Amino acid sequence: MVTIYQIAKQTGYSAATVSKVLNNYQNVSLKTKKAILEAVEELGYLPNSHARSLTTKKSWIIGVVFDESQGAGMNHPFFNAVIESFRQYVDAEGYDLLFASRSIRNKQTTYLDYFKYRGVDGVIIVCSASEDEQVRELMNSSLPSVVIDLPSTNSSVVYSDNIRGSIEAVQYLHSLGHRKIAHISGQLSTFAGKQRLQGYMEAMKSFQLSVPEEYIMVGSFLSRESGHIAMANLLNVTDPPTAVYAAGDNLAIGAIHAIREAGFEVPGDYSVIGFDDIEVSQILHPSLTTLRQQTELIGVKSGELLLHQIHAKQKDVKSIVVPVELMIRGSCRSI
Amino acid sequence: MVTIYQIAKQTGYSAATVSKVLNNYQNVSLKTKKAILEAVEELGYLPNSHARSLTTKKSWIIGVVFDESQGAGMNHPFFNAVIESFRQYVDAEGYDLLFASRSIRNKQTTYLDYFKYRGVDGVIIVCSASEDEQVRELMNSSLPSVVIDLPSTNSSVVYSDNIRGSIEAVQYLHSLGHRKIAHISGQLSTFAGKQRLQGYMEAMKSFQLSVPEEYIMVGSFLSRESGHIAMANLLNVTDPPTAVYAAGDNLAIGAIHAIREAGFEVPGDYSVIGFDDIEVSQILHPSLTTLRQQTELIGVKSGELLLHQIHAKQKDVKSIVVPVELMIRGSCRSI
DNA sequence: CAAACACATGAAAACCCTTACATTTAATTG
DNA sequence: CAATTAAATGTAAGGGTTTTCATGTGTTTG
Repeated sequence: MVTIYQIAKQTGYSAATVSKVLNNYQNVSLKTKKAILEAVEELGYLPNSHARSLTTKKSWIIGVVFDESQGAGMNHPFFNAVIESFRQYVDAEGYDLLFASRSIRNKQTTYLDYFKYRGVDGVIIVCSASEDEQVRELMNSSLPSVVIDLPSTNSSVVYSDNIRGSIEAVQYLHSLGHRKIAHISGQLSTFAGKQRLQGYMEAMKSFQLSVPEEYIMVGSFLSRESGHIAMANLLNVTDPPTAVYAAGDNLAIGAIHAIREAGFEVPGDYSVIGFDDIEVSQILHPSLTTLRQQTELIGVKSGELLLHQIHAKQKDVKSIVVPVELMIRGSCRSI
Repeated sequence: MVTIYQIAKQTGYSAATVSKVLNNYQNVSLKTKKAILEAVEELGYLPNSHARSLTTKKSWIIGVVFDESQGAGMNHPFFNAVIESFRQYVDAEGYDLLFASRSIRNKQTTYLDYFKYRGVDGVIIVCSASEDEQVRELMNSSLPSVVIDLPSTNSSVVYSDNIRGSIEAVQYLHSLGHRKIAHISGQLSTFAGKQRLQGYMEAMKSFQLSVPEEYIMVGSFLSRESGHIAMANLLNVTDPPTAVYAAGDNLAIGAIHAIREAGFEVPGDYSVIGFDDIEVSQILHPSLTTLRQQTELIGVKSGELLLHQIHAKQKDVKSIVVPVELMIRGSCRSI
């Protein structure tokens, strides 16, 4: 491995001067700069990030926590899209992404310890299970952080305007003439799940629509199966709804299956609206009317929030709420 | 930051001894071990990975190259599933994943230089564009590597048995009575695209079925749109096929759309078979008959191949071909 | 009981880089 | 031309760890 000293030796300058050239210090003559750069080229010198980070205490690495409690890891479509957008943003600024394990050299640790060990400059948490103690510890630490889809007063956060989205969903169904509108929620252990339910309740109330207890079914975001089950139940209540607002596209898709299975049609017999706008939503038959989460924007905003903290060398606790967009497609019909 | 020296000071031992305790050396008495471990606990000591890697030349980091030429980044469903499985495997062995940028401190570099700079222990390349000069350079380097879906005699590789899969696809359609079978290929710049086309040709030949030139349409794996266009063309040839083997599920989905758009039905009028078994394939109507790539197995095998090289401290060039599975669903019908 | 040994510990160098400060050299000023 | 200032370069310490080798202590052996 060729080091700064070999460059120094070859050119006759000191290691310090070489370092200065490499780091674009101003007080170095053009002549020496040229000579050193030539030697760098000739010997194929590359800096060593470990040595660099050791002295500078800056790693140019951002840690990533993916929620694994839901078992999706990198396959989670929403978080995935967000993280890709985030990656592109921070990459342009020179930062790389390190995916956390919870072990140091095979020894179990916490996220926080792990990231301290790795010396990351900040972390992004894409994780929907708010009760995770380790995640909370991370958010509360002094490490710059940004969290997707979780509320916190101890960390910067970015999330979609779930409540507004729910209201728009109900409003839209209402505008189509629906009055009996049920809700299939996401896990109520998640922030998004709770907020979307809350928005639904508010909207129903504002229209003075009644919400029979059995109109609210609890599902699980990633599971089409739970949407299926929820809808099957909804079809069996004494006074079934004419429209269903599902808190996630997967739930909506499951619901549509259940409706079909029962011999009904979407949107003929039941209107269904989702949330997320995952990729498949457009290609389904009928295509899914849904509330689009602006994953790209969420990623970029998260990047801004995090890099700002890193550059200011100070943790910050802003929050950004990103608007959602109603995507009108084929799964709802006026009554 | 609490260091090894503070532990040393607190306990009265030397830094060397502390280090030995931390690294489970045998020649250290139980008494001192206990004392040191207590101090570690008390002071909340954490090792510093940069310092450690600097001396040991081992980072416990695996670099990841995602093919960005296709613009999907982390959203690519196939690669994504593979990398998640890979991550789980190597995580269990104590390795973390670093996603590469192509810049060092904002200066443009090659992948290889970047990874050398970061001092990664090995790399995994999930990338389908075989012409990328930088990727080639990386594969040919002495850095342990494993590549998904690319052939190479200079790197370990793992890929699905594309040829066999194509043959099974054609065989299956043949067994249903189809004789006029077209192919919508992936990019022929990709290994998978080429192989699947080759397998199709071989199979057609073995059944002594003719392949009119216009039965082969070139598409692009990630693009449903190109499947759509390809199929639209196929519908307009003088003697249209009765079945289509698409080299990717997205292509198949696009094709199905085109068929519907033209007023026909799947599988009623045309049978369509895909490749990949991406998540949506099951939930489409009709559900898509396809060749399943065993993403999880591919990830695990890649992990094995790479870690073996890392542990042996020697680059190795094995290849593993993972079988595919025919998933019979609803998009094909006998004639 | 001296000699040989095993065992536990420590001193110090090495890993590669950055940076505050000192020093030298060149340029400017009165 | 001496004196002051600015610019260029070098010295050396420091960052946190590992590891080789030496040293010291206690144990076994002949």
